[in-house]
Amino acid sequence: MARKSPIAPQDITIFDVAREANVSYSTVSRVINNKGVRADKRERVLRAMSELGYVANLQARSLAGGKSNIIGLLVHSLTVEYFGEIARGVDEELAALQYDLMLYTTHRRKGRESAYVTRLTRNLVDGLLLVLPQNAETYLETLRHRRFPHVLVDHQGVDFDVPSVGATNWQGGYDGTHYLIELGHRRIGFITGDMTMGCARDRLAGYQQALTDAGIPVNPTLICEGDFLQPQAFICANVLLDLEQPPTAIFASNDVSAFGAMEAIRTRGLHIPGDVSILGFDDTPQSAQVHPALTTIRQPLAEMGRTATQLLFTYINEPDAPIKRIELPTKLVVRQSCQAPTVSSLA
Amino acid sequence: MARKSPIAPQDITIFDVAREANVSYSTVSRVINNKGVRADKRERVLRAMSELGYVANLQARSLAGGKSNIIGLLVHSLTVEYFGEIARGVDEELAALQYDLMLYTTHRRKGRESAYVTRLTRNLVDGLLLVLPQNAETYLETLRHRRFPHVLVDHQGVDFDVPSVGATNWQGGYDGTHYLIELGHRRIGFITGDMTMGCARDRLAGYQQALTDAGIPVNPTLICEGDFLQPQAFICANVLLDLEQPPTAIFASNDVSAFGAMEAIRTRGLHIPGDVSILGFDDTPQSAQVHPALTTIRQPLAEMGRTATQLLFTYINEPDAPIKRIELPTKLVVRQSCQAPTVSSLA
DNA sequence: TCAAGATTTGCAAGCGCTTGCAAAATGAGA
DNA sequence: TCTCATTTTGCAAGCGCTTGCAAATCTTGA
Repeated sequence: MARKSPIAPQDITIFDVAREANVSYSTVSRVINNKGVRADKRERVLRAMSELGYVANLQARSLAGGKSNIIGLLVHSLTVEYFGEIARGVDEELAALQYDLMLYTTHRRKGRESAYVTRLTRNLVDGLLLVLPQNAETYLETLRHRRFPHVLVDHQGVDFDVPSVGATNWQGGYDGTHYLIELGHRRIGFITGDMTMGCARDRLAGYQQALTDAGIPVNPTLICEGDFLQPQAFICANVLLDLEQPPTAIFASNDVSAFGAMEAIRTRGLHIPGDVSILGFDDTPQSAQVHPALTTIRQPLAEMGRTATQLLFTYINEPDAPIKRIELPTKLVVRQSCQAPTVSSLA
Repeated sequence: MARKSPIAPQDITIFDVAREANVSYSTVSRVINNKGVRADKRERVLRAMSELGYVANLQARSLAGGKSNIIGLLVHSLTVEYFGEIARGVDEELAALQYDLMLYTTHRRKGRESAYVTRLTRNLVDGLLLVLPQNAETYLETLRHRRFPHVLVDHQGVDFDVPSVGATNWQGGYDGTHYLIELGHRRIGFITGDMTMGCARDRLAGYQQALTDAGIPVNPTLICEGDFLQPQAFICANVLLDLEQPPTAIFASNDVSAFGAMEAIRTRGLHIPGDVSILGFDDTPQSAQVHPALTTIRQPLAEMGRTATQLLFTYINEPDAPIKRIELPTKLVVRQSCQAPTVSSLA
């Protein structure tokens, strides 16, 4: 009696559906898997499934068919807005594909990623998304060798080809700097990201090239090494502002750094953008919520997540698809934190 | 030949281990599951497992044994630091328990949660953690009825008992207000959270009680309804600051709101805490990184995640354990955003 | 040393599904 | 209308594991 509660379609299997639809259980399976089944039977099966409230048992499908309909997502941390945005994109795409998401964070131990990779690829997931992976070399080789579907998000710097999705960091650095130059700035400070990462290096390179192209010499004292985090950016901004000839604009390598710089500026009683313009990078949700709203180089984070997921699925479906690196375009988002340098700021 | 690559311990099953250890496959299974096995055999099996690089197939275990060693985590959004922190706690605890985490975000569709719950509880996960669930009533009943292990994190307001972990929101509101009063503030503005949530109401109630206990009348004009988000808090702070008698301190119902208020204050050229003190709630990582560093009521978010996970496991292991609500203590974290009101601010 | 109980072990069945194979049903061409 | 090629269908096996049951082994006390 406790069995067939309408609230709990507990134990309904393909056999139940088959009986109800008056077909064999393999026909039900074929309907589920979209194999050739005559239209009328398919109808009957579908109806029976919904009437009974059938829900496939993923474990069983996976065990029998070798597909789990789960993909793994490896990130460092969830508390960083940046990761959250990417995860959001992944999640959206997955929902559309009827896949589930297994989440792993690795912020604790260093070697953890490797262990997870082994675990996951063994079974459990059909593919792996690695967001900004650290010491990836150790397991990337394994993944490739096993021909296990995987895509890196926002990663650069491995010497061999690896499927990945990123943004046009160099171009973003270039465009941002160019924008500042067009506004009339000549002394443009730059707070770098964590320079062990390719994206940080590319952004800096874009900045330098834009200056050069505009005939402005690259001044190393205007470049301060940050780490993508707020406290260090705060320090950097102070260093830049303490310069004998402080910059009239500061280009931070990510939004979080920009926030740090904004605080430093305001702590000194200076105004944004009146005294100093601030330009960020990322366009995390918060950047539109601060005051003044942050002008920034938009990295389509959620879309990167989505694109990476799609790419992953091409590998899941055709393991021999060529290794691709997709770069999504960055874009300048003008808000309120930049303006032409004022006479006083130039003084 | 491609088979037994040392890099890819692909198809090693308990049968392989059994052969290697010269025992029956069920003995291997028993070793894995910590059932009684004689010490020497257990030794042999363990050795064989590590030599062969055996990794259990979770799908199979789950299918056969009814346990998946996965728990589900349902959150709205990942981009909010708050959720990330809780997830971190969950994740840490899970890692220790050798469990995996299936992540579901529900920020898109409203009714999505219900659908997920059905899906998940069908098989797939052994338990469910629901963080700040919205229209929980719809499926909470189902979960309870099926006796499916679940714990809510930071939730209140359902009329029947439900296993949950939260923080002492009322006390936090009380303590924060008390602290401000002790500093000498009399006109203390309050920016509420989303008042549909129990935690927001409790914090407000704590604030009111603290005022009352101190003999300070509760002034409704000093209370402005926010929604836990930065833009609305910015607006609220401006409303409060526009008052004929503006507050000398503002207590925001979460850190994000506090950031919004800080911006509003600074946009007016006022200083924190010189002109206005700011007190937050949550103690998200960012609150220590802003300037001045935010004094706030710490909610042990990660620990709430950990505790909820532990509680969930008691239900997984003993389905009849009594329904508990655990409240973790909040704590005042003094940083730099509050001070005694100055003569000028009182003017 | 032996019997009786306690423990450990092995076998087989089965979890819910996919899929190769062969049989049945269908369609086309003559 | 009948045959042959084609599609659809059903059966059985098996994915890797857990677990009840009965047989084998060990332990203990007399």
